[in-house]
Amino acid sequence: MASTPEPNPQSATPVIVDGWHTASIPSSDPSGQSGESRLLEGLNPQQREAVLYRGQALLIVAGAGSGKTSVLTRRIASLLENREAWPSQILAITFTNKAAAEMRERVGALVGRVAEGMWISTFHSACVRILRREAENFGFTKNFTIYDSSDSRVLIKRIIKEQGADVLGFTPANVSAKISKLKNELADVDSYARNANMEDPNEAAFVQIFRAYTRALTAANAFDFDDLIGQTVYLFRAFPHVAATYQNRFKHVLVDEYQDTNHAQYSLIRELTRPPALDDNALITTSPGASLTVVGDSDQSIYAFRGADIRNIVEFERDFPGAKVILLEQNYRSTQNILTAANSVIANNFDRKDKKLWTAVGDGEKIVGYTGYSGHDEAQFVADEIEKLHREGMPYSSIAVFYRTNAQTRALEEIFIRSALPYRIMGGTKFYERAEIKDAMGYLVSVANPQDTLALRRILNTPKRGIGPATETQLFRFAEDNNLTFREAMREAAALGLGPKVTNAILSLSALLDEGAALVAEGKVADVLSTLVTKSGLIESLRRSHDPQDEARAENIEELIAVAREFERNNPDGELVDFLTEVSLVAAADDLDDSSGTVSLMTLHTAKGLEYDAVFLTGIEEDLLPHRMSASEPGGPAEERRLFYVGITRAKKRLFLSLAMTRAQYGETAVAMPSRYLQEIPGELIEWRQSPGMANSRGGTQPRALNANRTKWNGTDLATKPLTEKRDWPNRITNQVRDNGSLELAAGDRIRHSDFGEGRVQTVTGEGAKRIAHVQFESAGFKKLLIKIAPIEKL
DNA sequence: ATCGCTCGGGTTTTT
DNA sequence: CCCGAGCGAT
Repeated sequence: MASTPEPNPQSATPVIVDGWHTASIPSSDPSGQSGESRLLEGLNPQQREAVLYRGQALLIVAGAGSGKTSVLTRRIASLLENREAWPSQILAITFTNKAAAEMRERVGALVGRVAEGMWISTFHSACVRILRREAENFGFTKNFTIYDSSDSRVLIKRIIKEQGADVLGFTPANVSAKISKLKNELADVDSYARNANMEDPNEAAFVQIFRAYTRALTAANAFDFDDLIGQTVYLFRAFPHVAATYQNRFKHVLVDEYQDTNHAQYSLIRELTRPPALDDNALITTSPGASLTVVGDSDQSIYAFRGADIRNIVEFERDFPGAKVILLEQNYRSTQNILTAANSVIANNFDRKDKKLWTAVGDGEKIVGYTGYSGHDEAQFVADEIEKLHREGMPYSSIAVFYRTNAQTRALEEIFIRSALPYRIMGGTKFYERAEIKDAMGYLVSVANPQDTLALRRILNTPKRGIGPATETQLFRFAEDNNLTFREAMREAAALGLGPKVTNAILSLSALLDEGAALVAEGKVADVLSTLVTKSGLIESLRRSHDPQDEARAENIEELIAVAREFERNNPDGELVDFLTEVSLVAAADDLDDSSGTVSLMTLHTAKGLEYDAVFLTGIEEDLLPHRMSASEPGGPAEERRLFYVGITRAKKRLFLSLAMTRAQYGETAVAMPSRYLQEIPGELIEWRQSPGMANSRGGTQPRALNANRTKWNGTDLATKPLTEKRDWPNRITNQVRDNGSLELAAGDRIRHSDFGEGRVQTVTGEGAKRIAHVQFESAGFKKLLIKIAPIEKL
């Protein structure tokens, strides 16, 4: 059914009408024709169709790099320009906040400021927005807290301990994984308990834990990540009039990365696109429900572990009868060599619709392969090649290094620092996950949501104020016995008969939180935060500490205050809860800044949706890719292959595949085998600088860094060594903190480097701790070294 | 209540 | 290897 081009008159608020005048539509052309041809400019026939098709359901199968973002943004622009929808009637769901920001910007570039009225956000952000507005319908308040996975785990840990379930083998990790999985399937305690075999003591115990966890969340006025989606679905189903508000509002729902939606997200989309019910009998409807556009590629589904259900996209046509399907196969990103490699790899996944990416840009350069002796050797190769690319004119910001596990960053980082290579790690140990940041946030959360016992207990004795576990338990009991919240119990601390010192500590913390709450009314988030971390002594205690790391922690808190100020600037009307939401929902890829001028390091998962001129895929080894943990899981190896595919297809011009013969893990060194996926790439596409075979045999060419060390283990063939023996690698990075701060180097000096051997300094650049020596080594070639920490000595 | 020591276990990926 | 839990000393 084709939708009729009629803007809903009720939605025409003056603000939006104003917006229309600023849009770049020729006012003499109400049909929008000339605007339309502009929107279709440069698109291929399939892309055009995807922009123009009108109907209830559209699936755009978009291969990697096929220009889906262009299609999506132009489709939205076309809806707006033809006045088929007001901005407020459009809901676009993206995978990350960064993607949302980019889409908003690109739609804005096409149609002007009207774009601001649209909802373009992630599933989680959209649900928070709805929940904040509607929370009061079902026992929450609008200032609820969002628990991240570590918050959930702390809570679950406490519950397991209280119930003595640890002896049954329950751990916070496995319980929270199981609960998350259930919530992604929209199960709750009751529905789970109905089907559970309660004879089984393990099952019964789990149900108890799940129930206690659910109660604790409700009591704390908190949602965990999975609840954000699940509870929104529940809200819509339980309160049809609430659902109707949104069903009436959104006429067009667009979902990106549809292959990675889980059942809860799928259900949310179903609810949103359902025709609104006029009454509770749901018999009479006023409109056909929102039209749905989904974009995805089942070959890029990499989140099954998080409940993503590939069937959502595979069975789209069955779910939405009459749905239109459009395939985008032409790739505008990569060279043909890269695409052929990607196609060959993914073809090994059976049970998929065949899809072949092609490009008109030509073969391009060959893929480069390298096998290092160790993870550090591999990292050195990556660093050297990046330097080479950079000297040839490629900016650091268009280069990225991907890896399967976060643990792999360590070796890369050490080498990059030594090589004075500017880099940024996306995700990993995230800023907001640092203990001191969580502590500081704990104060803010305690002020925003006084019901949040978890936050209160976190800050109760941080910094140390003499309130130990015994006192904490007493307070907790007192609250339970008198039917008070933990926060209220703190105010009544005098009634507990504790020592004067402890009582005083509790009361003054309580008073500080009240002071913070009073400040919130003035709307200055950063001031509230700054007051709390100062008057609580949190910052002071870190500054006074003897631990040298604590100084950095104090600076991190200062940084958080700066983030809050930045938030105030960007959101003049932003409230405390908005700041808390923003902090809770940042994704690994969100803080990506293309203008940073640095190389980006990230996991393969984080890399999805991004593109770079040059891409390094590291650790292409068995047990890493495919990861050991995935090998036994059904569908595991196929998903790992898709992950490899995603990595390959991020590259525009150059692709480097590297692996190591041995890899350090947990301090042990283990032998690594080349990944099975490597063989799936046609051999002629890869130019091996040092192949797995060469690295094993003696006397093969030994390029770069290895020459320098070779003498030290000359004659010991790696293959003859017992595999399990622990050995010191000559180019292993020692953990000791080196400080060459006082070393003076000048052009012409000769130096010796522990890995690269002897060389001559050509120039020295930079100042103080950042002085960099540019050195020509006799056998290892040219290198840049950070003088302060490089393992070098002057000769 | 707090500090410092030892021991054991552990991350595959993330909103 | 690195972190947290658990324990004994202050």
